[in-house]
Amino acid sequence: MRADENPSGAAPQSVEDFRMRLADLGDTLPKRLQQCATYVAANLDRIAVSTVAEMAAGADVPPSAFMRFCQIMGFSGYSDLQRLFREAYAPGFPDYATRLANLKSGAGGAGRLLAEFVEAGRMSLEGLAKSVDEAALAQAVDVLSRAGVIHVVGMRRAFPVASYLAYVFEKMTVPAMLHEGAGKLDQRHALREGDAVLAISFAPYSEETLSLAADARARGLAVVALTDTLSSPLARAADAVLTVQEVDFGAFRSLSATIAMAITLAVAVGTARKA
Amino acid sequence: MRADENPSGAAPQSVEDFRMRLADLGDTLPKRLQQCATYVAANLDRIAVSTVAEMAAGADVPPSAFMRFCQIMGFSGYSDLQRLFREAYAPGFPDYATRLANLKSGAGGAGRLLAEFVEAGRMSLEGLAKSVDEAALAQAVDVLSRAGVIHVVGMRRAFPVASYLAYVFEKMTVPAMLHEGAGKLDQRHALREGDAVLAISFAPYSEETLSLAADARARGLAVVALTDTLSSPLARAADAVLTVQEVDFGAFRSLSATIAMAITLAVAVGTARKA
DNA sequence: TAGCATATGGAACAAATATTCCAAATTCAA
DNA sequence: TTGAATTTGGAATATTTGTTCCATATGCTA
Repeated sequence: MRADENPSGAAPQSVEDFRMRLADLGDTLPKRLQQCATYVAANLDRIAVSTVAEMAAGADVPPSAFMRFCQIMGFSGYSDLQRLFREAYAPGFPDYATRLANLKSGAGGAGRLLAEFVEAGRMSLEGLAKSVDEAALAQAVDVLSRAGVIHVVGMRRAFPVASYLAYVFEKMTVPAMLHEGAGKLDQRHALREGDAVLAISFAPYSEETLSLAADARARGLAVVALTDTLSSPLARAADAVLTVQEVDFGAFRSLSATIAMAITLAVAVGTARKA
Repeated sequence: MRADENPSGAAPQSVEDFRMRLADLGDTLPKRLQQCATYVAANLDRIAVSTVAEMAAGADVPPSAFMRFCQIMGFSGYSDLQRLFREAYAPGFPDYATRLANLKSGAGGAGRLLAEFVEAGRMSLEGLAKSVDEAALAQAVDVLSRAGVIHVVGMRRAFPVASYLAYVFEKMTVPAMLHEGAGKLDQRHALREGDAVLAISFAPYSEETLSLAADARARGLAVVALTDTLSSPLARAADAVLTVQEVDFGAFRSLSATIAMAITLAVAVGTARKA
């Protein structure tokens, strides 16, 4: 799309119009303008109080690209766009704390649940940042970056984490294999000399994961454990033990902290292997 | 009162401080400054989005009088005062992009990486709490709790989320089926009248997910989308669209907010179906 | 009312911000 | 690969906005 071409005439007259136009534009935009669109869609409430430079920085584009975006959207420039949002600004969008309080006190239902899970997630992340054992983390990274193939295993609640790790490893071109319990088809013959196992398990620990870790250990492979406590049965078979505590809400445990640990591990290993 | 005299030292640090200072000043102010105080008290919410000129016009005083008012209140000028209100409104804003740039140059091992991913996760959760569309969430819960079997589909980065949903649904005894792209074995014959599809996809959207959603839609099944923007191609085929933005760190995106949304959805649906 | 202190308005200046423009990079098609 | 068309980034410029300063006005006290 050429920058001097205004796809559908006049500028949006309301925030609603604006959102529709944004949706219409969809994915027809070149890269930088797409970044603007995405960032703006996620931060509509900041337009009224930010400068072009700030918005551009947020979208990670130069200011001039953001200006082009404004024009594509049908405005004469950023000031013009901003006027729309300043006029519409009824201090409607409250800040995080207020919003959370509203959600919690609200008539219940899903919004309330969400507030609780968000809060639990934040607390888990905070706890992780405070309690991380950096030595163990460094050791885990070291072990995994020397390995041939990394075998990732996790069942039940740990399976999403395992599959996420497999995905990130793949993106970073680290040789990795996801072991699924599916069909109880044992994939452990794929373990070779020099490989490593990254095992993820939380109480109640799944038998398959424990046995794969123990097996690998017995055959002299390195094992890294991602688990809930140092006294976990998984810890016994491991060369490096990473622990993550999730704050639970009701009977449910989310995965915020575990996922954060997982991506850290994957990125650190990926980086180390390239060096 | 002399204009160069600052009645009680430092500038207010919060909107609450500000109001108290305003009240303290009471009616000890000269006429023009009193006008400012009155107008400001009645229009606190406009400060963030107005220029001095506009505020001054509102208070019916010249801009210079308004500037004096700002200084009497303990600020260095209008910009200083305005910053208080802009920050109160969008806390923690300044500014992730800048920090990222700093980080890239700085050293630091895995511990540092972890801190960044934790921070990104926290910001994502905050963003979710602020931007959640409660109506869409309620609708999604409604649709899914009426469905026969819930078909969960997600590839690549969305796959961990899909598998997590399948796990939680199972724990709550909600009939659900996880569609894996694996082996390209098409499982869509499992879709039956009265079922619903819960599709998860982020840019770049995976073809399989889109086509399954479109297919289900064409056959009259309900579709709920969990995606990154309202303009996502997935949104077009859906009866309810939930959007979640993850703050990225470098080239990497975690899943904190997405997982929080997923567990909320699963628990809300599970609860609704039991009622 | 004279003399002084304070308040006021506006014009001049400074700083921040928006906007344009164009050379260089990139992408796409032949 | 070459050339045409588009996209991109940044430097130059224009505009808006914030801030200071001071001559004048106002109100108070003696």
